[in-house]
Order: sequence, then structure tokens, then C-alpha cells
Amino acid sequence: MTRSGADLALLLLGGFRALADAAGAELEARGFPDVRPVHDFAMRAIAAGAGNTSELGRRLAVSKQAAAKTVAVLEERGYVARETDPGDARAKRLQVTPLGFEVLRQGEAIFDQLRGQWEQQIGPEQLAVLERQLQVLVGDSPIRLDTPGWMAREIG
Amino acid sequence: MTRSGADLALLLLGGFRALADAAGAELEARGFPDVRPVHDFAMRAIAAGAGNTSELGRRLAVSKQAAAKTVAVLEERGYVARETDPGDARAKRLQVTPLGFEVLRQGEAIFDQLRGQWEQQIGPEQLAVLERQLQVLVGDSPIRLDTPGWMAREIG
DNA sequence: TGGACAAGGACAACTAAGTTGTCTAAGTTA
DNA sequence: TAACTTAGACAACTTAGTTGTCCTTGTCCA
Repeated sequence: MTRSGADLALLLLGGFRALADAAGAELEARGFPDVRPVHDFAMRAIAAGAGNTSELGRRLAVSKQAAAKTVAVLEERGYVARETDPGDARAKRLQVTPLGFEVLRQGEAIFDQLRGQWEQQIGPEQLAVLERQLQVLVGDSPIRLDTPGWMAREIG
Repeated sequence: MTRSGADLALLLLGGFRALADAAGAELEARGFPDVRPVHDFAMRAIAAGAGNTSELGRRLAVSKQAAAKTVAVLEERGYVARETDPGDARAKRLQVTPLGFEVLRQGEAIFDQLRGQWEQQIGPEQLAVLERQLQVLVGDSPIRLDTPGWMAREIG
């Protein structure tokens, strides 16, 4: 069967959404409603060393204002703490709270479990091949997988 | 190599974005700036028989208000025409203009061309397998590929 | 045939996640 | 010390959605 390029794009997006929707629902069921992929990215970046909001914006390839809004949400929900930086009176230091780390841990577990279901459906070797091929195709494009700036924008 | 489930989700989204970004850029280069996937979906639905805004909303799995906004944009840009329905004084009949059809045609051609590039990179059989596997995985999920309501929402 | 309900569409206010632009305060450097 | 640069706050705007309210028109049925 010869498919169109548009179909291919839809399959990819559909695959992502199938995983993301299921993960979001499960995370909600586990007591973490309203956790979005963006929050996961942000917490991961902070845990990996983004010490303040401006730095977080740079790592996520997003304006510092956008980063500040995300941090505000995360702080409000108790996933990230902000304290004044002792070494720089301008800055507020960012830290992922234990609750934040718990979300990260559970999110990972959920995604791994979903991947396990896919493995059962098409087989481990097949899934590995699919991942390898996607890696080639995406790696050959300008898309960087570790920044979420391109996520929300331009999707619709 | 054992990958995480989160990596898999990112690869899928990244693959989609690689295609969508390239297609958007090419469409812009061909003289159609600001055409979004949502517009493509909407025009296709209208061409396929969504005769008014409320019906369009239902087909796209989106509120009629959201559909009305999309139609307003498409009308402003000359891709869709609205005329009063002779048989129902409440309704405005929707039609894709020749310019709208031109966008659809070129969009298809661009996506097919991009798919061709991927075929060259991993081989036609491999790409067909990838598509078949994705079809299985997505077909097994609640995701419907012909409605864009889930596109913009919940991505970030 | 009239009265109740359904449907199309307009208008307004809101959300989420981004954007630019402007501003202050605090470090850094020549 | 004066001139940048940086961190962050605040405001206004964008896009694609959401609810809710309202008016008008069409349909159905007792």
C-alpha cells in the first residue's frame, strides 16, 4: 500500500498523542492532575542544572518570560522551589522538590510501561527497529529532542 | 540498546515536527505563508461536505465557536467562501475556493516529496514497515487521525 | 396552528503556552 | 567610575482552543 506523506505525518503525531494521552490520564489517576509534558521538560532541565529562570529559558529554547510562567505554575503546585540566590541578589535559585522528583519518577515509569505494551503488540525487535529508524530520520532533521519550545507552537 | 518510553514519545513527536516544519517552510516559500495544519484539516473537511460552521465543528471534534474562528481566518485569506444558504436562513454555506484547493494540492505534493526523502534514507520497504507498525499501534488507541481537535490541545 | 424544543451562528470572557517590549536592580568589565 | 550585561518583573499581544449567553430560524407534534 502506498501511503501519502500526510498520512505518515499523522501517524507520527497520532502515535505521540496515543502515548501522551495515556500517560497524562495515568498520571492524573495517580494523583498528579494537570502535569503537562512541558512541566516534565522544565523539571528535568532544572534537575540537570538550570539554576535560575533565565538559564531554564535558554535550555528549553524559550524566552525567559515563558520560562518564568512555567516556573510560576510549578512553584504554585509545589514541584519546584524558588529561593534567593546567596551569591547573586538578582537571581532566584530553582530546585526540584521531593514532590517534583516523585512526578518525574512516576512519569518515567508510566512511559516505560506504555512502551512495554507496544513491545507486546509488535514485538521487541520490531519496536527497536522502529525506534532506530525514527532516530535516523529525526537525527537528520533540525529538530532537537531535548527542547520543548517547538512543542506547543505551530502544532495547530 | 534499551530505550525509555519517553524517548519513544519524543521520537514520534520529533518525526512529526520534522515533517511539519519542513512542509510549512516549503509552503511559505511557495507563496502560502501562515497556512497551518489546522487549516488544511478544515479545508479538507469542508471539501468533503461540511457545509456549515456547526457541521465543521462536529467533523473536526471541536466546538462550533472554534470552528467559526478557523473559518473566519480562512475566509479572510480567501481560502474559503461563505454565502447565505438559500434553503436555511440561519446558516451560511461554506465552500473551498480555487485558491484553497491550490493550497491543498500543493500541501499534498510537499508531504509526498518529504516522504520520498525519508524513503531514500531508510529504504522503501523499511518505511512501509514503519508505517504499518505505527498503523497498528495508533489504530489500537483511542486516537482518531481525521480530527485535529487533539492537536493543539495538551501538547505543551 | 401554535407552542416547545433544536440548531445555526454571533458575541463575550476565559485559558494555556507562547511572544515582544519596557523597566529596575544588580553584577561585570574596561 | 562609567558602560555594558544579566536576572527578573510587568504588561500587552497571539493562537487555538474553551464555556456561557443570546437571538433567530426551523421542525415537530398535540
